[in-house]
Amino acid sequence: MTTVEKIQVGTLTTECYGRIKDDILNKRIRWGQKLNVPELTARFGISRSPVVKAIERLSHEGLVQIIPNRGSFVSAPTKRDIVEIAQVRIAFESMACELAFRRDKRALLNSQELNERSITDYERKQQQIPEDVWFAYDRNFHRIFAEVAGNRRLLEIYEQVRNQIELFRVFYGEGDALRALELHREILTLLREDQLGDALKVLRIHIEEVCEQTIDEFQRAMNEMGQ
Amino acid sequence: MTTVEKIQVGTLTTECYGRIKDDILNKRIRWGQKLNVPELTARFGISRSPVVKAIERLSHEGLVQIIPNRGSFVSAPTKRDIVEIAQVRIAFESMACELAFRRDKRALLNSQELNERSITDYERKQQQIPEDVWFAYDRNFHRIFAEVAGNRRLLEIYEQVRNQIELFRVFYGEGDALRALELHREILTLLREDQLGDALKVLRIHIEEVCEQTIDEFQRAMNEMGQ
DNA sequence: ATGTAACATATTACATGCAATATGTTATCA
DNA sequence: TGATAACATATTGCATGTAATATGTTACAT
Repeated sequence: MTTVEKIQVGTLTTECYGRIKDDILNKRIRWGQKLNVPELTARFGISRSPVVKAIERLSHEGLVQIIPNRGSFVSAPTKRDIVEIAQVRIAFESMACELAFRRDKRALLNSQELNERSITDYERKQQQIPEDVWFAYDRNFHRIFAEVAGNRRLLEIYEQVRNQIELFRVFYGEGDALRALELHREILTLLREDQLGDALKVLRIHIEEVCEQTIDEFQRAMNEMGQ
Repeated sequence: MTTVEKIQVGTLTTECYGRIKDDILNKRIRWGQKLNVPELTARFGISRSPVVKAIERLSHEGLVQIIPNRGSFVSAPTKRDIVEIAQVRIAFESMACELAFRRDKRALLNSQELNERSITDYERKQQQIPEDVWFAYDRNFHRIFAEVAGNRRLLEIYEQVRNQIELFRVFYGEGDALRALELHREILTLLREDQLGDALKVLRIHIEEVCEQTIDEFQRAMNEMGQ
């Protein structure tokens, strides 16, 4: 009963998964780089099983690409991937927004207002919003729709897509964030006024804009690498 | 251990996966029933590894539910699941339809016309459409949108959702099929006339109707079981 | 009865060995 | 030079052993 030492928070697989994922998202492992299983087992001092399982999980999430008989590689997203994901997002987030609004408008708006407080402080002091604060806020903004919608499958898909978004979000600048914030607020205002249709239109525009910005950033980064 | 027949077309995992899946979809294994790993390894004469992997794959597809430390069970869909899936379908099939139409209207309509031929023969002869022919046609009708849309992620999600649809499609009657066919044709006619918006509305109605019919069937089946 | 302690059973996560297979490289021949 | 054959290497799929852990059950005391 006294579980003093056995603080096995997670499993080796989970540990390993988290570590690799973190390395990927924080660009410690670059796009296209190979995930060498024997090397990882050595580094972590564990056997193949948990490493392989972790990689399989990452592959499911789209962060890693397993090429049969060649090995596993960190996904190198293309322009096409960015567009595909944006389209998927528009489809699902629109549905999530609609469902959430219809199911519990109040809960939806309350959650959104609560989330927004994380950034209003910085605005009041006219400070620039820290990167991680912005990321957390943004993730939540989109997540809340899926949560309030009450559709577990929608939420699951959102989580999955989100990972891939993080992957190629090199970081979109202060200007982009401000613009996004503007549209976020517009969406909420429209919802508050029961203008669901218009809110959905703005949501779509917002995602399309983010998509374009990401493509721009992406291509700029690719050019820098190329030269 | 005389493994005489070494003609493994695929792998044991795939074989095992297909077999269990087939058993589930054809109701040879009932909802909620436990998938006993030791028993399956004995029946198939293989080791745990491929069986466990197969079950994991099925769990990912939503056909099997893995309850930690209890075992794996064939998913027993609830009314809520049916509704959730319908919502997901509306979201991404609408998007697929829109993208496919915008990307290559001609290819989309051609594929659909080709697919429809599989059933027009029966209509001409005023014969009832065989169950499996209808299923294949219906699967294709919805699949084609995702295919022509040119978004691999959308197609992937479609495949996944489709499996779950099959799971609780006990079979919807001749009348339901005729009604569905009617709406399918209406959708195509509207697309032919460039009425995308209206086509999307009908698509939505169609999926909602199927959802309701499925729920009716489902509840009837549950009542029969209960008495 | 009701809560708990002791025990039997099943599931997991992990480690490892191994053979079949695919890939890449190098050597060889027309 | 270009095709091919031989070889080294890495990946895969599968089998199996095992310890830790969770679950269910039965026996016992209150």
